[in-house]
Amino acid sequence: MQRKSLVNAECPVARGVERVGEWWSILIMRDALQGLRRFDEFSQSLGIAPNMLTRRLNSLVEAGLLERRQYSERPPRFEYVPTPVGEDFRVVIMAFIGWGNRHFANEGESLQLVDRKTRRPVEVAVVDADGARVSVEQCSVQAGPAASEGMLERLALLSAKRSDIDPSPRTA
Amino acid sequence: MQRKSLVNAECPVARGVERVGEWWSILIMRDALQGLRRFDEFSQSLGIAPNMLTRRLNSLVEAGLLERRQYSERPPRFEYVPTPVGEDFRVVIMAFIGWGNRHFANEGESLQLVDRKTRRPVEVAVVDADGARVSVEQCSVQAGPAASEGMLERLALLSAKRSDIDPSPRTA
DNA sequence: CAGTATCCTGTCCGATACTG
DNA sequence: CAGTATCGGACAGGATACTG
Repeated sequence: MQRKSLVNAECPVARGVERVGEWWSILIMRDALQGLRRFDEFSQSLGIAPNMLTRRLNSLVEAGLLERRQYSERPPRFEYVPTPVGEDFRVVIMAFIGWGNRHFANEGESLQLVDRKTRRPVEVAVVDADGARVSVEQCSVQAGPAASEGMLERLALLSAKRSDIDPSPRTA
Repeated sequence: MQRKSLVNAECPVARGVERVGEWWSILIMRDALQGLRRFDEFSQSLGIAPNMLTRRLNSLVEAGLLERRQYSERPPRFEYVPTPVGEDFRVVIMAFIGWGNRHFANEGESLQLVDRKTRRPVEVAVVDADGARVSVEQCSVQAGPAASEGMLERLALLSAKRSDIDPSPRTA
């Protein structure tokens, strides 16, 4: 995804994106989740061409992550606000930020995740039902109750390579 | 990202990807982190065109997520294995899976995240330094010690829109 | 200010064919 | 088996101009 410079490359999210894929969409979501709403705000923040912004915005609306909401009758004006699904995407963004911070923060973290009240740093982690922390390497996947035939087949193949993957269980 | 069908669309990761961006890379990482190593394995699992696979694989190697390792002299054969950075990307993938499961699992989860030993379900969450869980909405960002001028400026702008964003702190 | 309309380039991606 | 070579289509993305 050789984007030319990728806006704001010091941002850990952008750093991650530079390495993994394309994603104007993710950057837009990052901004939307930080409180940006209006076309112009995105436009300024991202330096994206207006036609692309329109396209990406529309696709995010279509995807159900953003809602296009009219905030002025005349002239007709719209703002783009995260839906619950989009809001929940924050975890992914945060995981991204964490990852970027851990591996591409050359001279220290440029952006920190914090509890907004206590101002203490937080991080994204894996926990079990009791809230106990589980190390990432400790994790695996298994078929859920709605696993299709294809999924089961796939997991069966994987279990041949990774002994810790159990292809069978579909119970909740 | 209208990919034609997006391989294995029942997979929550793929579901997420369908909505957010492009990302053969992410799908490749998903597979690599599930134990796939060889060109042919990726090729079969993803149904990706071989030239694209080569490109994506190379770019992931370049990005430092995968290591190209020779496992046979004659004939020369290579395998692609996650580096520590790539390994750590697992959290992001998991966050994705969780998100997909929560919002795009129409008839129940098709893939579950579990502790590989206990087989009990796990999830990706935000925790503070004490390991206490923090709700996602409770989170915000602030400038870290390595924040550049541009980043500080950006955060200053954001703090005008989101009262919970504090533009100033750069201390660890 | 909040976009739409055009045009252009790059490249993502698929399909297919070929090689040691 | 593990790719490389080549071709073509679609669209991402950039630049710019225009509109109410």
